This record gives sequence, structure tokens and C-alpha cells, in this order.
Amino acid sequence: MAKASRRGPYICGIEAALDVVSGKWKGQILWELDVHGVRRFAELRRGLPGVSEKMLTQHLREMEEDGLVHREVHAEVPPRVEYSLTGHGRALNQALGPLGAWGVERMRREGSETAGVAEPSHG
Amino acid sequence: MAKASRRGPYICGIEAALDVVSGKWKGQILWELDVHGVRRFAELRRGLPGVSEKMLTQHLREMEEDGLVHREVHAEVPPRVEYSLTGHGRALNQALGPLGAWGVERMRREGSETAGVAEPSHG
DNA sequence: GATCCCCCTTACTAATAGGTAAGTACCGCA
DNA sequence: TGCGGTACTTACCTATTAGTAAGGGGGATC
Repeated sequence: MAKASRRGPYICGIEAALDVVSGKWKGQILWELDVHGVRRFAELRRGLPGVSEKMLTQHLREMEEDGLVHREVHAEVPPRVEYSLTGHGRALNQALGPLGAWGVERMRREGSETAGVAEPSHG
Repeated sequence: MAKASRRGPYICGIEAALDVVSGKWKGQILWELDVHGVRRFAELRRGLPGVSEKMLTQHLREMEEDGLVHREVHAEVPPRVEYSLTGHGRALNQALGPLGAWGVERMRREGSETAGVAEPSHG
């Protein structure tokens, strides 16, 4: 629904992987979940400054469909929903490690504004 | 020009890297160039079935700006332009390796239509 | 009892990525 | 003369993605 072109026949693995992480916040969601293990919706929201509830929900749903995140709803009041990475999600994060390292290199090369921002471990 | 949000302040390396490979054909361009070493515009075009000249030019220009590809114009008639990967481009391809492997795994899991398609080496 | 928090959903709108088609300038070939 | 090939550029249009704003149902807090 969200994307018509998703899950299409891929030519190579890169495509299949990029399809799953393409989305403005997905990389960060993956990172948050990797760092914290388990996060609730509102925590995630606070951890991703600027994200709208719509986008967060949408991305989380897509990532759940893609088997990257596990969504656990506790039938309580107030409702509590916990998100965590699945094995595949953690594997993706691992696979993203070298790419992250390359990105950090690039930021360094460009003298990007890295000031005061903690560098992700991602691996 | 092409993207307003590019080269912005990144939170993590993943973002910086994804920014550079996000684009419908960039992964494949990287792959083509990695496999063949040097390619001309028309060769690249034939290697990427479905790409339009506009998109190919645009992506190639962005990748040149990003320091991933080297563009060499030979002042001949007819014009000859050769594209190849820079060191950074090759490094990116290396970094993309694990991600590609993950993608291949995912395709396998989903029983995706991989039939008859050569699997990229990517690493 | 009004308001806040929880976790979303829906509708509407803006921005951007990508596709289509045509044009450019030159040459070789038939 | 006219077509095909070289490597693009430009204009226009649509599809997809993201942002804004609002609602909703229930309980706790002020």
C-alpha cells in the first residue's frame, strides 16, 4: 500500500536491502532499537527529533511487514506497545555496519557538522 | 538542485551513506562500474534496462559530485565519455557487500523471483 | 471536568523523484 | 538526404513520499 514498487523482482541483493531501509527515518529507527533493545512508541518518537507520528507508525508497520521489527502489544490501560529488532533486523544492522563506517568517513572528508553528535556504534 | 535535503547535517554515518546510494539506479550503476571497470554512457544505458537518459545523466552527475565516480571526457568526434569508480566508490561498493548479502538472504527467504538472474558478487 | 498522555488513524497538502518526449550538434554510412 | 549513433539538456507530467492537522477512546492527573 505504502509503496507500489516494493517487494518487486530485484536484480541484486543491494536493491532488496535498500528497499527495506529506504525511508527517511528507518536507519535511525534501526539504530535506536539496536542501541536500546526495546522501545515504546513515545520513546522512539522522542528519540527521533522531527518525526511525525504518521511517519513513525508507517515506517514501523513497514518494518514489521518486512520482518525487521517485532511489535508487542500489551493489553493494558493505558496501552503499551513495545518495539524491538528481530533476528533479521539485527542482521541487517550488522550488515549496515560497514556502510555506516563508510558514511562516517565521508562526513569526516567533507568536514560535515559532526560536532557534539555521538557516533553510532552500529556493529 | 536535485535534492534539497542532501549533504545536510547527518546524525549518523548510515544516513550519510544512504543519502549517496538512494536513487533508483545508483546501486546498479555502482555494480556495473565495479564489474566492468570502465564504461561509456551508452554501455551503462544498455546495462541498466529501463533507465532513461535523463536519470542516468542525473545520477552520474550526483555520483560524480559525491566523489564516487570519475568522469573522463575525450575531446573526440564522436564524443567519448568514460565513467569509472573512484577509490571512494570502490570503498562504498565494498561496504555495500554485507548489505547485498543480507538482501540476497532476504530474497531467498521470500522466495523472490531470482530465477535466471545472475547474483551480484559485490564483495 | 478539562486536559494530558497513550498509540495510533485519517484526510489533505507540499515536495521530490522519476518517466516521457523532444531537441542539440556533430559525424559516418548508405 | 536521411538515418543511426555519441552524450547529453530541457520541458512537462505523474507517482510516490513526507509533512500538517485533526480525531479518537480510555484512564490518570490537576
